[in-house]
Amino acid sequence: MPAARPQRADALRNRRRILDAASEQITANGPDVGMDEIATAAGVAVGTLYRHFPTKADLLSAVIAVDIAQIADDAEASLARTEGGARPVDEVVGFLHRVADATAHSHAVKAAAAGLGVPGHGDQTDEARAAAAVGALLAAAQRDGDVRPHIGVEDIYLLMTTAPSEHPEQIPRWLDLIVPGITTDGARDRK
Amino acid sequence: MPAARPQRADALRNRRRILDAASEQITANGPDVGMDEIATAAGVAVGTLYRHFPTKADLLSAVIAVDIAQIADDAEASLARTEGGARPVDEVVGFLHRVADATAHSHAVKAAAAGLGVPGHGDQTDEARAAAAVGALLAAAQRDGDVRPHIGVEDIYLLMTTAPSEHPEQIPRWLDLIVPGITTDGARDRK
Amino acid sequence: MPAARPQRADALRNRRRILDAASEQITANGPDVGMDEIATAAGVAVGTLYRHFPTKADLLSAVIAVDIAQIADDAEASLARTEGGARPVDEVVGFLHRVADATAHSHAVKAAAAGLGVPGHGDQTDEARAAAAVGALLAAAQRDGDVRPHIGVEDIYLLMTTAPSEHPEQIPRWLDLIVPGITTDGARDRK
Amino acid sequence: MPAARPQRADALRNRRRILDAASEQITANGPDVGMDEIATAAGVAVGTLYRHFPTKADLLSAVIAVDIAQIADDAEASLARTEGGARPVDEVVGFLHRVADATAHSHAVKAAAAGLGVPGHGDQTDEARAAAAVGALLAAAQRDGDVRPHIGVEDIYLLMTTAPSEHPEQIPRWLDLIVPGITTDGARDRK
DNA sequence: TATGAATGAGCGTTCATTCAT
DNA sequence: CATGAATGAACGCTCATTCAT
Repeated sequence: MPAARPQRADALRNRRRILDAASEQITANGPDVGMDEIATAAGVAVGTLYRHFPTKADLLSAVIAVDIAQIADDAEASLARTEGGARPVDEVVGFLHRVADATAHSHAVKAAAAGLGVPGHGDQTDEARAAAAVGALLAAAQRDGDVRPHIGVEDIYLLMTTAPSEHPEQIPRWLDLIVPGITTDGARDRK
Repeated sequence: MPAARPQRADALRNRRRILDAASEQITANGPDVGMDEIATAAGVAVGTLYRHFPTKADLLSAVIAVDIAQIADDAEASLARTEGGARPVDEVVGFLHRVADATAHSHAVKAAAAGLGVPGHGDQTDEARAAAAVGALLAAAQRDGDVRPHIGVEDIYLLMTTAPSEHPEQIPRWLDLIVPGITTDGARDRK
Repeated sequence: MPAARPQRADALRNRRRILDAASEQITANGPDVGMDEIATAAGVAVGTLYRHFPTKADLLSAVIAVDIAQIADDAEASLARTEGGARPVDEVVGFLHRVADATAHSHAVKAAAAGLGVPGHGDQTDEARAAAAVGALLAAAQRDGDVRPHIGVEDIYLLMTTAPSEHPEQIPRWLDLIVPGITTDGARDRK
Repeated sequence: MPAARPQRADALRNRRRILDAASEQITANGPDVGMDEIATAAGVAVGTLYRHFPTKADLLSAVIAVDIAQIADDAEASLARTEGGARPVDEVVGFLHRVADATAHSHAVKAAAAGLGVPGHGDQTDEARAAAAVGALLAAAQRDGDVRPHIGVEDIYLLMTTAPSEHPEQIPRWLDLIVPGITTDGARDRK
């Protein structure tokens, strides 16, 4: 099967370039960057940007969706690692750590989404994947007696969304403060 | 000319009215309210607003400074209560609770919390008052063995800044997750 | 290569589809419809549309030309009817009536009417057909003493152009006001 | 009373300049002229234009209101002339003539108003003034037996709005065609 | 030849800031 | 010192037209 969907390749590449540029620009200059600036950064004209994302809100949603997919991937990888022998608590904490770092590079996007009345922000299947993996991770760690009972996926989400993403240098300290709320005293002794 | 600077009085009153109006408007509609709207709400013309605060950033800083003063007042009141017999840990936690609630009701307060400890934001004396009171509170609680050693004022500030102010209904749960990072296991047993 | 230019047939069919779609869209939504919308309605891509009509103005002209042809057909049919015994005045008035109604249902027809007699608009042969038929109709009616002398084809065009097409409900009244300017007093008595 | 409302003078002058410029530009280039172009033609910045007219539709309405006021003035002046001995029919016809000429300089504006969903387009009192004066004029002419019975103000309006304003050179001929629909045969004989 | 993605000037509108009164 | 009119850059978005495939 040689030539399938010509042109499409270019368009797809542009779409990706726009998404990347948008993510970068928003991280660097906040969610109020102009569409023109994003377009310029992506190396396309505004019209092209609007062909791919009819509204600024749509573009923001798409950027967020990418981040959510990455978070889901990370959670699933963490879960896979526990099957290879890793301690579930460590994976929970590691996951939180990596996500906190990631939000430092895209928190502005979330703020933008909240401020723009974005509808469903992000792909539901990715959200579900993330929830499933994190849930399994928590359950395993709780079975080990390392994570407090009653801690659920929403708690992890709550912490993720409150990471000090505007001040990445504070993230390690923040993690130190946050982790005891999730883990049991025993988990720390055992370590 | 006998009268003692009647102008000054007017100007001061205008300044206060503008600050109040700005605080209200920002709380209600976010920090993107127009300067005209703030001026109208304050019952003055834009020009007057600009006489008192040369740029919007200046006005915002001033609003934040007011909130910082209130936070300092709260911290000092907490400290005073410990002198009346209240347990220092409880005051630390109560202080966190009240500030978190306040940030949920005011974009400006959130910004104020974020500005604490950042040079250039807010009035230095108020910042110093807040830092002194919170520091004394922590030291007392640590003397009781109720707050972990190594927890400092900046840690409290860091947590304040990351309260889920956009989702006030999550604040109680957030406090549950956060408090174990500050207090010792003993503090909870003792309670 | 036996087949006789199959391309030509396709192209012609596309041309017709575009014209129909353009006419429909313009009638429904005014002449400000986007080229993309017309293309979509015609079931072709914009590029194809532009291959047939290099500019929007060209497309509009073509649509108008179609309407002019229809007007010419109507005028010729009216003339034919007089040969079958119909009174020429009645046919003149009937023609005016039908064209006025048509302009009310189509922005394009209105433009077509306005373009009649203006050099450069529409197909010259259709214009000539319309002019010939309306002229013959007028001459016959004048021979009957039913249409004022000195009334010419341009007068009929002028009236057609000024029909209240935006307010179709006013067209009957407008015709009542307009007809006496064309017909003689005698024509009315005789009726 | 020396200094009453300073500044106001400037603002009023700007308002007038904007109105004039808008009328000119719309007449010259159609109702789709950009707001920037109107502002430039008026010698102000866009912001000033928007201070006076919050919306393009508002500006258009205002331009139309001016025209309506002028029409009302004309109608009242015509009526006054009949009290000085002028023949009512002549005034009716003269009025139509002048209004037709005027619409040639502002018809575009009316089209714009229709196309923009302008709410009440124009001042109601001016509309009422015009209707009263034209009504009185018609009644007087009908008493003279010079204007057909059953002709009402709405008929005059209908004709006014259908004047060939895009082709001012055709207005005289159009009037010749239109007038017999209003006047009686007697009026023409008597003249 | 048909496609549809890309272009970019232009639009109506907003808003922090300046300045004549 | 207060007023509020004026400024003009910037914004999100549209659309006739071009061009690579």
